[in-house]
Formats: sequence, C-alpha cells, structure tokens
Amino acid sequence: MSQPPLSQSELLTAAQALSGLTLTQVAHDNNIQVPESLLRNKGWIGNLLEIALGAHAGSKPTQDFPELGIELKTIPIDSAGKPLETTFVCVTPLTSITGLQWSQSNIANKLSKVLWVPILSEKRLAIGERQIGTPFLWQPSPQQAYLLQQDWEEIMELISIGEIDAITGKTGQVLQLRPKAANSKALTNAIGRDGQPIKTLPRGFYLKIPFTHDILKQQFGYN
DNA sequence: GATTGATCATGC
DNA sequence: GCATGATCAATC
Repeated sequence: MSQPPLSQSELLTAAQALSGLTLTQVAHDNNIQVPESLLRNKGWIGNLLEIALGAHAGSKPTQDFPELGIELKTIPIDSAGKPLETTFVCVTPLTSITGLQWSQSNIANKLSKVLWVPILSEKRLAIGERQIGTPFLWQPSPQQAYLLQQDWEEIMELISIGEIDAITGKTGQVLQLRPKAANSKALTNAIGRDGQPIKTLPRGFYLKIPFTHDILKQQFGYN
C-alpha cells in the first residue's frame, strides 16, 4: 500500500499485513535500498513504514494520519519483546509556554492514538533481516494518561520557571526530557533562572523504556 | 544494563 | 533552526 488509508481499520489491516516480513522485503516492495547501517540513517526504519503505509511524510508537527487521528511509531524490540530504546515523541516547546495545557499540547495530541509497529531489531541482525512484529493501535489508559500528564506538567513547570537545567533523564516517571538536536552546538531560546532569555540545547520528549514495555505487555499479554 | 548526552538525514 | 524520522555511544 502506498496510498493513504481511508479508515482506521484499513490502516491497521495494512500494517498487520506486514507482520513477519523482513525490512528487506518491505524495502523491495517499495523500491527502497536497505542501508548497511543505521548510523547515518537513524530514521530509516520509521521512514520505511511511513512509505509502506502511505503516511503523509513531511515535517509538520502533527500526527502522521491527521484525518484518522493516528500517530505512527516504530519501536525496536528484542526477541523477548522488550524495547531497545526510549521512544522519541516530539520536540519540547521552551518559550511561550505560559498557560499551555496538557490537553492542547502537541505531545498529548500525538499520544492520543498510536499505531505501534514493533520491529525485532536486535543489533546482531543486519538491517535487512530485522523483522516486522504485530502492529496494534493503542490509546493511553486513564492511568497512563494520568502519568503522562503528571510528568509533562512537572517538566513544563520547571522549564517555565527557568529550571530547565535541573531536569535530568530521571525527572518524570514515564516521560523523559533529553537533547534533540543536530549536535551539541545547536542552540535555541529558553527561559533563564531570572526569567531572562537564554540559549540552550533543544530538547525533546521521550517515552521511557518501562512505559513502552508495559504497553507491549498489555497488548501481547506476557507479564 | 541503564542512563543520558550526542548525533545523522532531510526539507523547508 | 525547527520538525520530521530516530539510534548511537560514552559513561554511570
């Protein structure tokens, strides 16, 4: 499939039809070359699935399938179903954030409904040999939504009072704030301790591994 | 093994 | 630089 799916069920069906395929097979079906390494192609797997499922492509800060209200995310897992990495969600706004509510945030929108595509992606496997798992649609449970909002509010509060440098990867139970930039020299505007404008490294929101692991457990029932 | 800072490609 | 797609890799 390369045309945008017309419905949620159509998208899910299309995604599940990829289950069990290797990335080489999916790439071949879409006339794409498989890189030898992800070192210089870090988003390659995500881009491949976007193409395979007909996502819009582009850099708009919106869901991948806005008409369906669905965000597409690939997640690398080991053979036991455990995520190998944290999951990047979106960049974090560092200015003009007074009054910003969780319900109107970009991250809440993106996480409101996610089509997870697990990828058996152990490093011992060549990129092309990595395999598509069983895709599934997820919406945060009330408790998950609560944890996300709590962490978001804690982190955004610190940012708003100029304490961004006090935030570490341990801040938050399920969300993490970490650099998200071209390199360590990238700078963007933020709020200083005295409320003055400062330059700092751009940050992004990431989902911690235990949180995404729980989502997978909840879906596949191996507890 | 977990943590977390650093980095790569691409299109504006 | 920002936003998309993330993973790499040094250090704890």
